Amino acid sequence: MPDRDPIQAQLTELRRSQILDAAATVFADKGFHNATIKDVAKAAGVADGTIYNYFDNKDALILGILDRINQTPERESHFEAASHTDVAAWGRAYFKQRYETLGKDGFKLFQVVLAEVLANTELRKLYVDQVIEPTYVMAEKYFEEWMRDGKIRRLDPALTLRAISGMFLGLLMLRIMGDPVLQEHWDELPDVTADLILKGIEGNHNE
Amino acid sequence: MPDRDPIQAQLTELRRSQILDAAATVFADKGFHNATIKDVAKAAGVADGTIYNYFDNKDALILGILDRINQTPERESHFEAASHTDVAAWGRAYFKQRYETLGKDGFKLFQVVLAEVLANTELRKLYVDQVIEPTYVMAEKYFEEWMRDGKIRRLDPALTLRAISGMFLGLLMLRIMGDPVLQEHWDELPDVTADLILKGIEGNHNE
Amino acid sequence: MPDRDPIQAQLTELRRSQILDAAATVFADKGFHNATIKDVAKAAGVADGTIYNYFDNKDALILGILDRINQTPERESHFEAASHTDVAAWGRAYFKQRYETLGKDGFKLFQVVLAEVLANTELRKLYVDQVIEPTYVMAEKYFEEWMRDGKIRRLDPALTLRAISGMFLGLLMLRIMGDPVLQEHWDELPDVTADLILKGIEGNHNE
Amino acid sequence: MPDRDPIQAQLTELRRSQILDAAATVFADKGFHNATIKDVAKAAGVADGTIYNYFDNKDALILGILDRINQTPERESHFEAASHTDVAAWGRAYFKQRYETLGKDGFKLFQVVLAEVLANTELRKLYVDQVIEPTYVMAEKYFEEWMRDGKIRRLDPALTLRAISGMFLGLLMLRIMGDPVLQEHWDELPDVTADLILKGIEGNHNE
DNA sequence: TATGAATGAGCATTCATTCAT
DNA sequence: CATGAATGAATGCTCATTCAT
Repeated sequence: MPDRDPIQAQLTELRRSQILDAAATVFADKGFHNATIKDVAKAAGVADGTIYNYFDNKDALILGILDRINQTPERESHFEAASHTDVAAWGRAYFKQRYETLGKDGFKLFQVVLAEVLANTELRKLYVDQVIEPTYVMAEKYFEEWMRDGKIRRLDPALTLRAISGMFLGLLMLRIMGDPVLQEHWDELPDVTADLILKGIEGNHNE
Repeated sequence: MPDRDPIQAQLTELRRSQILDAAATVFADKGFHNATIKDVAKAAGVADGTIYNYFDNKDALILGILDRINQTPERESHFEAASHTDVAAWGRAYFKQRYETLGKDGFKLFQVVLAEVLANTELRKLYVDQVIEPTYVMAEKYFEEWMRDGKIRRLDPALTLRAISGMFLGLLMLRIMGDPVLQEHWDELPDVTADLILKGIEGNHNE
Repeated sequence: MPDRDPIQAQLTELRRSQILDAAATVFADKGFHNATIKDVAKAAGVADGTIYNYFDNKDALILGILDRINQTPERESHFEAASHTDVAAWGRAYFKQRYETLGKDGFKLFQVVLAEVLANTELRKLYVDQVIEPTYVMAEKYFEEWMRDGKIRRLDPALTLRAISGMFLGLLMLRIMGDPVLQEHWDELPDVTADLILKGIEGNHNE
Repeated sequence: MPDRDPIQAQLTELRRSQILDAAATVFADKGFHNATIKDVAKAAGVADGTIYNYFDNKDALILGILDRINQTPERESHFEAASHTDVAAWGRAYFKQRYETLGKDGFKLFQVVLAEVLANTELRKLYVDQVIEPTYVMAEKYFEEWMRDGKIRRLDPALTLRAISGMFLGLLMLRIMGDPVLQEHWDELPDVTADLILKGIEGNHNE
C-alpha cells in the first residue's frame, strides 16, 4: 500500500525532510535534550503529532540526522582519485571534502549528534556499524594498495588509518569545543595535517 | 562560624570526595542523564538532600568530576623529561601516561563527561578554559623549544600541536565508540602513534 | 437525496455490518480501550475516516455491538414453548440458548461489552433500557402465568426473576473471569442450574 | 532501612490510606479511565508526584482498592455459624453480610473495580487468584460437610456453589446497572434468595 | 463517499530540588 | 549537618476526530 502512489511517496519524503531540517536547526540551537518535540514541530510548522507520523520517537530524529550525514555522497571517489595523483594532494583534498560536507550548521549539528552518540548506546552502535566501520573497510583497501605501490612506507594499516582519522575527528572536536586557534586557522588545516601525516614532525631532519 | 575549623573542612572535603566517587561510578554505569540523584545518593550512602549540601545541583557533579580529571598531577614533568631524552621516547611515554590516568572506569567515565561537555555549553567553556587551553599554553612552550633545538623541523606549533593532541582525543573517542580494532591493539598505540607523528607515513621516502 | 435509494441503503447497512464485525473482532482481541480506530479500520479494510461516516464515534461501535446482541431473534418464542412443556425442560433450553447466542468470540466479546457498560454511564443506561428491562417485562408476564397455572409456587415474580437471571449473568462473569471449574464443566450447567432453580438445595429432602 | 521506624511505617500506611480513599471516591465518581492522577491527588490533598511515592502507577490504585475489599475480615466465621444453626438462617445472614461490607460508596466502587477487572487481564487474574478461588476452596469444604450431615441434598458441590455465588454476583451487577426493582427491594433479597436457593421455584408446590 | 494525513488536547510519569524535622 | 517525604513543573507520546482532496 505505501509507495503505491509515487507522488505520495515524494510528499512523504518531503515532509520527513522538512521535519529533519527543523530538528537539525532546533537541536543545534538548544541541544538535543533541551529541545522539545513542540519546539521541533513549531520550527517545522506542523503539529506535534505529525512528527510521529514520520518518526517513531524523538531519538529517531537524531537517527535521521545521522543518516543524512552518512549519505554524504562519493566518499569513495576521493580515494580513487588518489591512485592517480600523489598522496599529499589526496590528503589535502580529503580533509577539505570531509569538513565541507558538514555545511552551514555543520559544526553545531555534528556536536549535537556526537553528544547523543556518546550518550546513547544504541545510537552509538548504529553510528559505528553504519558510518565508521564501513569507511574503514573501504579505506584500508586503498591504504594497502598504496603500500604495495610504495607510495607510503610499511605500516600497520588498520592502526595507522585509525590514528589518521582520529586526528580528523579530534580536530573536529577541538574546534567544536571552541578552541580559538582552530577557529581562526581552520583553512590551513588541510595543508598542515597533510604535511604532518606525510612527513611527521621530524621530517627530513637529517638532511 | 565553625567553618574555619580545619577538622570540619576536612570532613567536608571527605564527603565531597565520597559523593564524587559515587557519582563517577553511577554515571559511568548508567550515563549522566539516566542516573538520578537518588542513584548517586544511594551509591554514596547518603540521603538525597545531603548531596545538595555539597553540590549546587546535578551539573555540579559533572563539574566536580571534571575538576578531578583536571587535577591529574604533574603533567608538566613529562615535557621536562623530554628535554633530556629523544623526542620519540617522550612521545611514547606521554601517550601511555595520558591514557593511564583514565584508570579503571576511565573510558566509560570519559565518555560520559565528554558527552555532557558536548551537550552543555557552560560545561564546555569550563572544560576548554580549565583543561584544554592551559595544556596548550604549556605544551606550545616546549614545542617551540624543541624546534629551536632542532629536535623537530619547523612547523606551525599551535596547529601541529592541536593536530597531535587531536589524534589522541580522536583515538580515544574511536575506542570509546567501540571500534574493535582499537580495543584489541590499544597497547600498540604508543609505538604506532609516536612513530607516525615523528616520521609520517612517507617515512624515509628519500632513501 | 439518494438517501432513499434502497440500494444505497443496503450498501450502507453492509458497510456498517462490515465495520461492526471488525470492531467486535478487534475489541475481543485487544479490549476496547487498547484497540484504536486504526486497528478497527485496518481489520475492516477501510480508511480511518470512513468509520466516521457510519458511526458517530468510538463509543458508538460498542453501542452497535450491543444492538446486535440485543437483536438476537426470538427470545420470546422460548417462553412460549414453555407454556406447553414442563418448566424444567424450558429452563435447560433457555440456558442453552442464552449462551449459544454468544457465538465464537462470545465470551471475550461479552467481557469487553460488559466492561464498557460498567464503565460508561450512558452506555449502561442504554443497555438497561434496551436489553435488560424489556426482557424482564416480557419474562415477568410468562412467570406470572406459570404461577397462575400452578407450574411454580407463589413467589415475588420480579425479584425471583432477577435472582434467576442474575445467576445466569453471574455464572457468565465467573466464567469470563477465568474460573477453571466453570470452563471445564460449562456443558453441565443447563442441567445443574435448571435443577437447582426448580428444586433448591434442600430439594425433597424430607422424602 | 524501611520500617526501622515504626512511627514512619504508620505514617506511610496513613498516607497510603488517605490516597486510596481519595482514589476510591474519585474513581467512583468519574470512573477509572476518566479520572486523572491529578484528580486523585487533588482529592487526597497531595501533589501528583506524591502518589507515586506510594503506588507504582495508576493501575496500582485499583489494586490497592481490591486489596481493601479483599481484606474484609471474618468471612469464614459465617460459615462456621451455619454449622450450628439451620442453613436457611445462614443463607440470609450470609447475603446480608456480603453486601454490607460494600459500605457507603460500595456499589459504585465495586462497579469501578469490576469494570477494570474485566478490562485488565492482569488485574483479573489477581482478583480470581486472591479473592474468588480462595473463597471457593473454603466454601466447598463447608458445603460438602452440610451434604454429609444431610442438611442439603446431594449436588455437585463445585457447580452448585458457583451457581449460588453467581446469583449474588449477578444480582449485584444488575443492581449496579441501575435496575429500579432491585434498588427498591434490595432489603428483601436476603429472604427471597435464601428461600429460592433452599426450595427452588417448584418448592413443595404440590403440597 | 472514501481517504488518510494532520491535528492537538490530554495525561501518566519522572526527578531535581526544597525544607521541616 | 543529615534526612527523605513532598513537591509540581515539564514533556514525550497517543489517538479520536476532522477535512481537504
